[in-house]
Amino acid sequence: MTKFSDLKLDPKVLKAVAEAGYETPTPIQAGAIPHALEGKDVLGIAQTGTGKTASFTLPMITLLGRGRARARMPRSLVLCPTRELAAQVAENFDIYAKHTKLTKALLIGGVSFGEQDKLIDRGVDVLIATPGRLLDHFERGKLLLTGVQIMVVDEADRMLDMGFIPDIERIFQLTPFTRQTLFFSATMAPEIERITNTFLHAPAKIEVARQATTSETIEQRLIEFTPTRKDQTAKQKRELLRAVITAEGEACTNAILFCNRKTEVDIVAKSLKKYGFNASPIHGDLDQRQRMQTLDGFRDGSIRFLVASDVAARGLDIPAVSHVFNFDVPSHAEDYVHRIGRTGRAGRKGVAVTIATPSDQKYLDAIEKLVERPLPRVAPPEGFALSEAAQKPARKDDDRKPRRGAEKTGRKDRRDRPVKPHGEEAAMTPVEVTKPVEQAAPQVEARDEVKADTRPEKDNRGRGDRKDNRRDHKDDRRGGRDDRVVGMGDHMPDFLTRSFKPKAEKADG
DNA sequence: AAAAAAC
Repeated sequence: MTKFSDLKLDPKVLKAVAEAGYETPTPIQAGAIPHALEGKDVLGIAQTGTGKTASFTLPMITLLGRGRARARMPRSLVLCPTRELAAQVAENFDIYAKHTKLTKALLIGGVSFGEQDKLIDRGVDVLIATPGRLLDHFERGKLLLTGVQIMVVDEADRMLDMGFIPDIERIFQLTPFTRQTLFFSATMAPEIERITNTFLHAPAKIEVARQATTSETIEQRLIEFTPTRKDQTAKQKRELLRAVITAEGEACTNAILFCNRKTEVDIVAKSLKKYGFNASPIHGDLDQRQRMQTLDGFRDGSIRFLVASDVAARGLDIPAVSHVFNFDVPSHAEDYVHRIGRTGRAGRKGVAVTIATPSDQKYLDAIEKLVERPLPRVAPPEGFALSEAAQKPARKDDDRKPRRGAEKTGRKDRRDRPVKPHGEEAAMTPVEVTKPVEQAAPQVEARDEVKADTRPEKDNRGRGDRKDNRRDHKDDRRGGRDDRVVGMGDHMPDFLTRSFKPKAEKADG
């Protein structure tokens, strides 16, 4: 069997690979690396979890090993669909390039331009970016792509889903015709096929077997649940969810809980926290600093439950998740496969529990068709019964009427927001714990008045809301162009300050 | 009925 040492990688890369504890390349790595090292274009058809990232980072580092970057002209470019994926690729470079002098910059949205500009100006070997922010830099004239020798497109099918293909085409056209292209996609949709025909030259095609969709290591379960009141579906599902998690007990070391909507992610996370579960939300409306913090916390175990939108369904490298819970049935069957694929990795056993209501039937059918087997039905945990409170609307009388003054202030009606915890000790008895919500309801208004002014930012993420709360802070938008960075500290995630530290100084010497 | 990504 091929070993990494059999591949003609730079000894410095091999050293880093060995130090990271790897000996044997995965099929996509063994297939792609030799072609990439020969300078050929590569078309890799592979899912996440197949070792795709290293299959392009290792040869890139090797190929770039000689030569030096010039100001504003990166020598290579990696495009990723989401910020987290880009950050993850960047971390990979840190690991495998640690014995080299290569420099890199991570260009993603949600963080300030300043630091990114500085790195680009200095000259970087590797640019890792999401398409939007990359083009933004380009349009501001800060970046030239004419020096790109190697371009990587990661998760192209997802780029397609997200409408990035025009951006990708444009970026292709900004790079030299002579560049080497490494292109990865999980599927070959017609549009992807067209792109590869247009921009790849005689690529070596490496296809690795689709991960068994229902991997042997994932135990799938379906809990069919009929809410007693349609308007209380979400609330009742949350109660069921708590019962399911509790029933798993110690076996559930950590878990990702998927919801279909960002608002639902927030609600479920808050609700779980309220009941004493160590949970944090992650979705695209949270600011980048928070997204990274949450992900780091989840990786290092300080967060046990990650409540997520599909931003976390694919690609993110989150090792050793014991459970995946689908609070909502995903409306795209493929997402189901991606979601449950977050568990049962690397030979470990995993459990994926999906909660379905009758209205999910259509999606369920599609999922079972895709995975080519029925999902095993299981009963709700023994002894589970909906508390009375969960069957009643949150408030009785004026429940559907807008709150007084809500329209005038333009604020969203927040009555349905979960209320802060009132004593964790209630957490074990559903009937009891739901009471505080009702009791607390009258206080909500008062609390909201305070919150509206003191909450730092963000929370009010109604998109249609024309008022920009952050106007309050007009003074910390830097007044002039002086080079002091003011008020940016909050927006600088840790990972951006990590780079090839010892070498960065010498690079422009 | 959605999520993601640029300000």
